Amino acid sequence: MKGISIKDIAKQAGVSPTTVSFVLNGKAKEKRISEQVSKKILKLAAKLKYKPNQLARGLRTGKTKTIGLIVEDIANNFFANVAKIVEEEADKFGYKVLYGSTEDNLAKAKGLLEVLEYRQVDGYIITPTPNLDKEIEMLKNARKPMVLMDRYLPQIPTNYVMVDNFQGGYDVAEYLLKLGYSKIALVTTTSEQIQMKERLNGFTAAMKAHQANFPRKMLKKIPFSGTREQAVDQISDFIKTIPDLDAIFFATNYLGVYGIESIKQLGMTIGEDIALVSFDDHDLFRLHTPSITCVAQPIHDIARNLIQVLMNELNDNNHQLNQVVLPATLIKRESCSKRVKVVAG
Amino acid sequence: MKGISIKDIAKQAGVSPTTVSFVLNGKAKEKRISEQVSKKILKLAAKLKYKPNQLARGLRTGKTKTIGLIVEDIANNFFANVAKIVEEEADKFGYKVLYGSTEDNLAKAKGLLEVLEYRQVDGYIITPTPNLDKEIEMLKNARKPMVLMDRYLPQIPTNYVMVDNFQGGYDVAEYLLKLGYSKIALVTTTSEQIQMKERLNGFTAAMKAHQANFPRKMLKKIPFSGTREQAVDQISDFIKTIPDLDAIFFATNYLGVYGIESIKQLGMTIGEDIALVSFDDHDLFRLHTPSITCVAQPIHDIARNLIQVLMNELNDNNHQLNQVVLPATLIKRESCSKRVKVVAG
DNA sequence: CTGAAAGCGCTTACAG
DNA sequence: CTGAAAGCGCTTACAG
Repeated sequence: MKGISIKDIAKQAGVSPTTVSFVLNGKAKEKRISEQVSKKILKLAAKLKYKPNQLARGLRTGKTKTIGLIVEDIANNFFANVAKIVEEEADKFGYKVLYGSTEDNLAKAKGLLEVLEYRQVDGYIITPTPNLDKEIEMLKNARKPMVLMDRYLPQIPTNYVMVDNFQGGYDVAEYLLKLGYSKIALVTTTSEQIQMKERLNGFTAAMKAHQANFPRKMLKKIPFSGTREQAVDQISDFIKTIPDLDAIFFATNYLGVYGIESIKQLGMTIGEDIALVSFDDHDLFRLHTPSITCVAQPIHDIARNLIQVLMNELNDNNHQLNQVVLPATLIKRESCSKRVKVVAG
Repeated sequence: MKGISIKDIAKQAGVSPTTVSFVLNGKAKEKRISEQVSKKILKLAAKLKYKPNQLARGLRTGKTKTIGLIVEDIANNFFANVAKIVEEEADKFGYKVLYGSTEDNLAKAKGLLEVLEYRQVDGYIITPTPNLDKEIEMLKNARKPMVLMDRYLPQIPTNYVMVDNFQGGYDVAEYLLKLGYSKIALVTTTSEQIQMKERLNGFTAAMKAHQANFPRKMLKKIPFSGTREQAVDQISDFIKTIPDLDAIFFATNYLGVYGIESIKQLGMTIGEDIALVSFDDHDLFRLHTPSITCVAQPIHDIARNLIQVLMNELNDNNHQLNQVVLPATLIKRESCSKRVKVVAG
């Protein structure tokens, strides 16, 4: 299956490969190739269905027109949706996407970065795992086009595209308090990553602003590494320790899903016995009975901004940082509708 | 950022690039390179963190160690999960995955195939859209390593990995009939694709085998192309036309999700007013109240088989067809538990 | 046991 | 207005 090459066209057109290359790369004008020759070459290329060999081009130019996308888990709703749009947007600029999932595991992330370097991707979209600082620093020093997503590393100034996690957390607490809930728990991950911290910070800031109590025992952290069953059990156990609990906020989508499972397991009814809010939207949340209140991320905007920022880097080698923070949206549903009191003050 | 090349190592080791290449490609023995030289080169490569330039290698060998994965929709639960495992499995063999979503649209599929050819992927995993026959035929004739997933093209013998759709459909009908349901509707897509046909065929075969009625008006086909809202409305309208309907089977996951929405919209209660079964499993089905009975596909097995079959092709240029059909599993949940009668016979 | 040389298919600086 | 030539970093047939 040898494809047809620039040489073949050159031979048939009776010109040199150089001329063909110029014409095919749109440099006919610039290189002052005659209209005739130019047209002949273009026609021939179309007729022969010429497709430039990307490897050869890449070897010569050092560009592969490929970007690497590192997500936490491509099977997770949020990341799958972002990945899909990233791919579509990248395609508009002629870029293809190589992706991989870290499972939030440092070793996996390092492995993926190595493969992507090896593959000579032109740019990176990275969901950093904990302790990936050194690798990010290296990419940055090498001036590789790069943008972080979902979270960033506070010690290293880089491009990133994020949702406003603080505001998301704040809105949830405020909303629950206004509805009259007072014993509110928060379930998050053990990870110290900035996005989870900010959700917690926003939440506690709102509690404080409204003079609500949020003692340490109302906060539960679940490790990413465990199995689903373990996580569900841990959440169940946690809920049991707080007998008068009346609302619970899960700081990320999969924890929200686990939480629903835990509550079901305990024989409690969401919206009746306990109010529930989760970060991230999900079909499950929309269609659950009762439907689940959540903080939705603007997935399209996130993906579009990621590509936008990366393309800026790729083209201009723009050295101004682009740090995009997009608003989160509280979507009010039935899971918090038991008692609608107005709080004094 | 020029990487270090085989030449650099050769210079430092005081040997030729040829020797370095042999050693690094594990041909030291075969080419009878001395132990000493071999060791020196290996050490040097490790010390300099040599990474072969894949472009140059690919240009020379014609292999990119990349496979193309074409799915219907990477944001769909089923495909996202398969994609994740495909990527992990491919990685074990040193292959990376380029992916794209067709939205079941022929033009998009053609576009993706063109890009993948352009990118010189070594092999293809394809979820064919309708009317993709010509392109698949061409790949086949070009003897490109290829395996189809989720469906195949009956007119073209190719490798494929599928679930047993007929059996899945059969089991659902039989199960519902045994529970005592008799007015059972089926909602599928307008597509004439084999996987959807087989689910329908299995379903009708079971109905027939049990002398149950399945008139044409109990079958509804929804186009893939519409919006979610349109589909939900069409399903609602359909359900309304059959006043004594007592069970409904959705032949694919997203239709099942839409169906739940439709039924909710109509104010009916799943498991009480109507039994519901969907093809494919989903968090939503597992955690819905009531939980939703479904036909689960063996996602891990599917992904592993896909890579297995493709690797066979890639390595042996094995020309025997591999057509793998994996069993579907009926997962019984609460959505069909209203009346548990035993049918006579 | 090891090396010089050709060639994969492009792009581009240089020359005319 | 157009072309000859070098070179990107590998692999491999050929030679010794």
